This record gives sequence, structure tokens and C-alpha cells, in this order.
Amino acid sequence: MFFEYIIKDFSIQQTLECGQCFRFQVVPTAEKELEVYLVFSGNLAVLVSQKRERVRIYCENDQLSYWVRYFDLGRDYGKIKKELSIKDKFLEEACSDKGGVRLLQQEPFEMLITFILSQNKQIPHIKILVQNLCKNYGNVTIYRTEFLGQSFEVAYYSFPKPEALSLATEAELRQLKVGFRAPYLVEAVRKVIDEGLLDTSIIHGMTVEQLRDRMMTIKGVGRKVADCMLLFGLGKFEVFPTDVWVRRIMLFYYEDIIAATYGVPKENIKDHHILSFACYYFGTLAGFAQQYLFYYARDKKIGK
DNA sequence: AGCCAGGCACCGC
DNA sequence: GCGGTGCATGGC
Repeated sequence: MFFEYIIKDFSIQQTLECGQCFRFQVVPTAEKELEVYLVFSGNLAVLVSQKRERVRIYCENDQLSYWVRYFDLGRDYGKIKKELSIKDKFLEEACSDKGGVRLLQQEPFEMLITFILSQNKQIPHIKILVQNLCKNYGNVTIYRTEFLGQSFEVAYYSFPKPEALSLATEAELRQLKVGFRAPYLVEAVRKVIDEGLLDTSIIHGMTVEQLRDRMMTIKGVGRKVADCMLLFGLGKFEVFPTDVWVRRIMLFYYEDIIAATYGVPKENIKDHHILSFACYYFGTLAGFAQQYLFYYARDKKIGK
């Protein structure tokens, strides 16, 4: 069965392709303007179709709330984009061009592992590595639904649970081409299991700074990986993951303002200046701004 | 062939 | 703190 919604400020294509999600695939269709994707999260799968503002989520009743939250469909993105767009022309353009992006609320453990894998890798490679993990340590599941009057069926691998991943040795992980990230994964999984790193009862009520410090106790998790995990996995929308692309576009657009704000020569701008400025300038919307800017910069190759 | 990729740890200062 | 370097692997 499916549930149909009319949703503004949403593009399933942009939301999945913008670089926050690594487990999805296009479902080819003959119909014009119809976009269909299979999306995987944790041990679940869903088929989503979109034609203009008409969005259909193909799942059973008891999973609907999970996917509505996952795609962040309950939030007023028009308001967010408006608030960002009035700040300057650059943001206005990025928000307009990438206006269908929504911040997915993905599984915390999955985000932690995925973004440890992401370091010094390009997005297509990250997808392959994640897929390797799922194939080797996840469970096969069948997803079935009715789609356009016929039955649709696909087998997929779940994202492995910590206990399943804990069976992997460093050597086995290296065979999956994760390279120097192998020991990072082992430690992350160990800390999740032994120290309850992601236990809801423990992290509930912690500040963003406390959560970030907690994640960064893992070797292989620095500021950027931690912030991606906080943003995409824990819904901490005020963080501003700063990678090469974000650095490029921030300098391209705001170099002069940042230099003036902090009284440093342009060539002396450091990451902490960019982070501080983003926090001040974008405020609680920093995470949204980051994703619009990141996707826009990468698409237009800004600063490269 | 060399450089870079949604970085990070480690080292020397 | 700050800058430089090595790191697995793959694509251009």
C-alpha cells in the first residue's frame, strides 16, 4: 500500500543525490516527470515516487511515521529557505537551485560508520564501501509492494547492527577495501557496544558540544565526521560540517566578511573562523545552509 | 603520472 | 595551537 502527500519544497532526487545518503537506487520509469527511488535505512526499505508535488510512500501503516520522519516531511522548509534567502544573494541562489533538499533523519549508528568511511573518499566510493559492509554483515530481506498496478519485489541488505559488525576483524574489513579506516571502524563499534556510545538513555539531554566530544573520543572521528553524524543521524541542525567543498564555497562567498569580522588577512583564515562565522551568520539554520551550499558548490564546482 | 577525494592522526615546533 | 605528512584506494 502507499500513502500520498502533496509536499512543497521537496525533491526526492535532490534529497537523495545531495550527498547525505548513500543507500538508495533509482527505479527506472517510462512515465515523464515521474521519479522513483528505492531507499534503505537500517533494516528497512521503501519505495518513493514523486511527480511534481505529488509524493507517494509505499509502505505499510506501521512504518509510515518512520519514513515521514526520515524524509523530514513535517518541517516547513519554505520558511527555512525564506529566512536564509534574505541574508544574501549567494544563499538565495543556493536555496533556490537546491530548494528540494531536505535533511534526512537517518540512523545514528549507520551515520557514524558511514561518515568514518567517507573520509578522503569520493561519494561514489563511499557508496561502494557502505554496500560492501551491508553485503557482508547485514541481513538479506525482501521488500514487496504493489506499484503501478503490479507487484514490485526486491532483495536488499540491511545495514549491519553493531553486534554483527563487531564480528568483523580489522583484516576482514580491509578486504572490503576500507583501507586505513579499518581500525577506526573496529574501535567505533567497540565503543558503541562496550561504552554505550549511542545509548539513547545516556545521550538524551546532552548538549551538542558534549555529544561531539563524545563522538570524537573515537579514533578516526574528527570534527567533520562527528558533525555529519550529529546533523544527519541525531538531527542537530545547528552544526555546520566543514569539508573541502564547504570550505571552498565559504571562502568564495564570504572571504572578505570573515577576514573583516575576525581581523585577519584573507590568507590567514582558518577553519575555526569559518565555523565561528557560520554559527553566527546562519545560527540555528547552519545545518540547512550547509547542505544547500555543499550541494550547490559541488554541482557548480564553485571554488575549484 | 601525479593529484585529489564530504579527513584524520601523528609528529615536531 | 599550528603546519606538514602519511594514509588505502580509485578515478581522472
